Amino acid sequence: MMGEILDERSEKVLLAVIKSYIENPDPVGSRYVTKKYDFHYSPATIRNIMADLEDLGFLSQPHTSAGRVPTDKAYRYYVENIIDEKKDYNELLETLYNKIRSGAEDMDTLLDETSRTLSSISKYLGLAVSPGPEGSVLRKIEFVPYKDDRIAVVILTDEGVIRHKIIKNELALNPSELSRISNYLNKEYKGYTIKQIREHLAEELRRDKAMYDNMINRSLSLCREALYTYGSQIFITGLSQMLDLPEFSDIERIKRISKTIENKRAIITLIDRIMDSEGVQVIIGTENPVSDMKELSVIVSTYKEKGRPSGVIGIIGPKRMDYSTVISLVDSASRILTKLFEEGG
Amino acid sequence: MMGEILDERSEKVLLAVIKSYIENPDPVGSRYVTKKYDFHYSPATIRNIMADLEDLGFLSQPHTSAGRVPTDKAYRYYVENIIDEKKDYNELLETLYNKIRSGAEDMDTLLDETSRTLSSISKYLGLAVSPGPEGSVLRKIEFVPYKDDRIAVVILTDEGVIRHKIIKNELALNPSELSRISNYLNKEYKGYTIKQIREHLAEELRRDKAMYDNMINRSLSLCREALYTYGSQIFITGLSQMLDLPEFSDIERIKRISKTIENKRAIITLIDRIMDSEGVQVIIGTENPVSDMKELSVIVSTYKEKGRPSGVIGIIGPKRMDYSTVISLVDSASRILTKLFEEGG
DNA sequence: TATTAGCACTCTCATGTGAGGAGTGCTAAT
DNA sequence: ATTAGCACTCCTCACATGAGAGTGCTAATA
Repeated sequence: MMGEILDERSEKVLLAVIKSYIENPDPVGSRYVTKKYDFHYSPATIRNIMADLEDLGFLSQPHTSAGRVPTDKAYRYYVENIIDEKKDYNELLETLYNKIRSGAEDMDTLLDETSRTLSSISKYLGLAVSPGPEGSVLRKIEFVPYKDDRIAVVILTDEGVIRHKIIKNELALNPSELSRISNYLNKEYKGYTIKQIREHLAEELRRDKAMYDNMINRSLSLCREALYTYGSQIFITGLSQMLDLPEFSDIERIKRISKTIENKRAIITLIDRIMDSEGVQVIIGTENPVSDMKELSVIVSTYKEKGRPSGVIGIIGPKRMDYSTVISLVDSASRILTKLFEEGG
Repeated sequence: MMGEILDERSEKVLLAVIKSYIENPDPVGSRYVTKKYDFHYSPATIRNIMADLEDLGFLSQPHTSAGRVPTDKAYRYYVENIIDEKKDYNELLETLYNKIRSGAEDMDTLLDETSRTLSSISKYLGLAVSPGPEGSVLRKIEFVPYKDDRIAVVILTDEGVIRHKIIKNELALNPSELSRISNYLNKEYKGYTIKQIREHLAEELRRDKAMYDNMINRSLSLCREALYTYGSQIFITGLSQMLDLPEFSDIERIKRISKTIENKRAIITLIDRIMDSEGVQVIIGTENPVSDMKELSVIVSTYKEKGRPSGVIGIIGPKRMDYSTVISLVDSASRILTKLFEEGG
């Protein structure tokens, strides 16, 4: 991202604050930093440095006369510049491996297990999304007005499969608008694979970002969702475990989190961004486009099937997160999954 | 259950307390009862009646000088003796009906939708369990010690299907014990359908209830679980919605609930009892064998597939629940589902 | 010039107190 | 059998108070 670089001493202090805060979510004071990480500077000096870091946007104070807390920017800096240690998750690898080897588990079960494994190792939420209908070719798509505020999306593919999906008509599109969208899609995209269409739609959406509430743009969103949801399942596990973390002692926050989990639409939105890039992605707090998730961090990676990225696994947790561990974990898991699918699991 | 009958006046007071408490979870005082439900008695008289009801175990006081709160026994009495009104859920019926009619939804999606529907109508948790492998015939079953504290259960059926399932070895059975159990099951049950075996195991378990921590008994539990979990999926939805209820403003309670939801084992235990009987079942608070669910009520019903009960749908919510509505709702839903399957959905 | 000691200041949080209110149980009157 | 009256209990909430932690600033120090 932005290539801001701190001098060594500031970085050290920043690191100390982050580490301390990750260990224990209390605002970190200057005295504490000097003692715990024995700097050969006095608290006063540290205070000055911390004040500078605050000016730069790396730290913030919950209130005057409290210690400092890392900002999203701090975590980002941490992830980009400081993390290096790679943990070894061979054990995880083996467990998963055995699981698929030893029986005829279907993919859903496998992904569910993956999600549970990720969650139980990390103590955060495990996430796994099954592959969408990537490869199939669109023959016809139709949006049919349905009961109340819902739309039935009917998709015909070249495999002769008819699939349908009921989605909420949150944009309140009327029948003629719907049929206009159907026509547009059929004209434009017939004969392309779902994947190609999705990518193209994403492209168009990006280009027209400015006109956010433009009708066309919003209906493209709709299509994208229709194409994605169709066929892919989302597994999120480990809520009760995560609630034990001290930052979730706030009821309202818990409600928001559980809403997020149930809101598949939000997850889809997120996944869509992920699919474009390779490797482990880290999305910290407000970097997340989904408003419900701005107090969480998401670490995800795609896994490949038949050589192309097809689904996503990852972890959702608090921003105050042991990033180095979790990144290694997600990375290992996605590699293993890819490997399993290569061997024709 | 117990055929205790209250005189009309007491019953009326009890009903008033329950109704008031269901509407609003504050302890109900004598004055409030007289006013709101205009009895032609004074608060003092009501107080006497309430004191009697407390002696009988129908009401309880959070503390001296608070109003009264219904006990589980009160809800039970309410459900058995007072409820009569049947609400009409034709609308629900229609929605569900259209859903399965209009497309090639698989059963999992349908059950997921059912669960969501139940939850969104009731504002509580929706529950749906897919059919187990009722009809298939056991050819061979094997328990294999697995990593750490886990056991792999491998089941071969006459359809030539191999299925396996990893379960936790919570009873800490050692390999020789496991193989003893395998042998027992193979000898005893080879050639029977899974359903028959499950029923028989349930029978044995009931008979030996006294010896609860008897090894044999506990391993039978294990088998039963292995046979159930295999193939059936559990859908529970609507947590975030339910958290809006005032009784869930307690963090610890929320944690317990979310643990319950994730604990499929507990649900299975519960389902097993349900499968034996027909019609809507109401399990109130401490009546629930699952300890995690003693502060909740469960309203469930089986649905039939090919004429025999195969899966379960229902609602999980607080004890303070609008039982009459919810019972009608679950009843309708299960009938509809049964009908759908009859028509070969 | 960079660092540090000292100090006044701010804000939170835990604790205690006391008024107000709701509801009870009991007794005596109806 | 019912009810009015009343003393009593217990909870809740608002408010004050003090301790504690941490800051920013200034002036002294190396």
